[in-house]
Amino acid sequence: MTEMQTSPPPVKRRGPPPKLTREAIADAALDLIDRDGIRALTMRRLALELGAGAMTLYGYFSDKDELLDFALDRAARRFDFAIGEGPWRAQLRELVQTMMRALTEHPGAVETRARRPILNPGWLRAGEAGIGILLEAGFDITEAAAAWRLLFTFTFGYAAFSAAEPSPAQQAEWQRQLAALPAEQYPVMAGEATQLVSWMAGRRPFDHGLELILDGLEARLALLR
Amino acid sequence: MTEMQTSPPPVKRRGPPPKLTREAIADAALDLIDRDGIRALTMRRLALELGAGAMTLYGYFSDKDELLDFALDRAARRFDFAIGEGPWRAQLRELVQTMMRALTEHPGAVETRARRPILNPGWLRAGEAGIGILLEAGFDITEAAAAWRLLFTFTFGYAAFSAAEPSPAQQAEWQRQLAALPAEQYPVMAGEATQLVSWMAGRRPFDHGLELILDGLEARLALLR
DNA sequence: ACCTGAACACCGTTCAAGT
DNA sequence: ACCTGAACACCGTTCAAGT
Repeated sequence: MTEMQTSPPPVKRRGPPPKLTREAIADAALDLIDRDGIRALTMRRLALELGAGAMTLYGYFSDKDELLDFALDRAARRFDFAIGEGPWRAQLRELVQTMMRALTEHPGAVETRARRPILNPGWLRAGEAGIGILLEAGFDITEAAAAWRLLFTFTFGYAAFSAAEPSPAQQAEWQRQLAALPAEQYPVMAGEATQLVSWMAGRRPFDHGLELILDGLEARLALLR
Repeated sequence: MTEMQTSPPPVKRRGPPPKLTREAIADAALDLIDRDGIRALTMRRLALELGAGAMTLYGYFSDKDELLDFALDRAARRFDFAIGEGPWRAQLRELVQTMMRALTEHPGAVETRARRPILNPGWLRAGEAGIGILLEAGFDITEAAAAWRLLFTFTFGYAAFSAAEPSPAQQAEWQRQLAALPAEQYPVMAGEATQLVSWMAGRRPFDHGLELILDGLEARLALLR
């Protein structure tokens, strides 16, 4: 009962520490963010995990922002965003879902960027593919750019403003919060709390929203032709 | 030439300091965020602006997160999200644009929340109105919830992942960045840099994306009937 | 009851010095 | 050339004490 729990060693590394490069540092940063959230990513702690002094990192990145940018770019580069076969709707769906998968694997990465467009080469490759599909489908450059912006924003926004995998306890808590709202003022939210909460979690609402956007694009394309 | 610039007094207040309340503290926090960005919002500086000791704030909020939550809620409550007249499409457009206006007035507020759904009463009032419009239009609760989620996410995502009002210099810089990409790998991005950048700034791409979503909803509704 | 200075355990980054 | 300890100017928050 009073036995001490043996906590695992704080750093577990097989073999020698990886040679320090911008890439190795960014990967370690993504690891750390994914494990413990963006707030856990401090220069000191990251350096410690890499077996280096905190100041060593400044030999590779001019500051923390540059490191975060590079890490977000790198998260994108792990996916190739190749354009698949078939009609444009299926191609676009596949591409957007690949983007979402990239963000799901690095749920903290999205927190690294706010209040400015995401303009690094890794994510621009997704844009290149997406706008290419839309141009091929028959949209002009203006329509294609706006449509891509919508798809991109929905994907990043969804990753940013939703919980990745809320526990049943968390879902129950949300349901309680909604149900507790005054029913006269919030008839839908309070009355349909159960169904609404089941639609807040997971990937299903994302997929549904994506199909809605694709419906809109098909309708728009029909008008252009 | 060597004349010292007289810097303005750091705190400029007319009349006595406002009585401290949760509301007054949250308003001061929104002010501070809007002026100098989320990073400038520290408990110490906020307290200083309110003419109080840093620890005083902890008499009103249990921690900084709770204060940020309350401030984001309060930003929403400044708008009433009333449902207007006319067909559902116009009602929904108006509602979403009101949400965007609220976020535009407090560009930093959106940074306060990430990795969890936005579930405070202020923003839920917008959801109540939006889902109400969709139900009235003929969608069932599941479709309405997913559609609202899409609209909400697009709006918050757009506020989060775009620059509010990029300067011409900033736009020129982005254009340079895009044009500098290798043309073989990024034919669209590099080739159409000028047009793409003009579509990255301001509210126009948001309005366009909103219409695309509304097109999708109309197409879906036609199938349901 | 309401407020707060001092203190604690942190940050990012500069600087000057180590090898 | 590459790395880093000490130091600076900050953080959020606890605690114990003020009024």
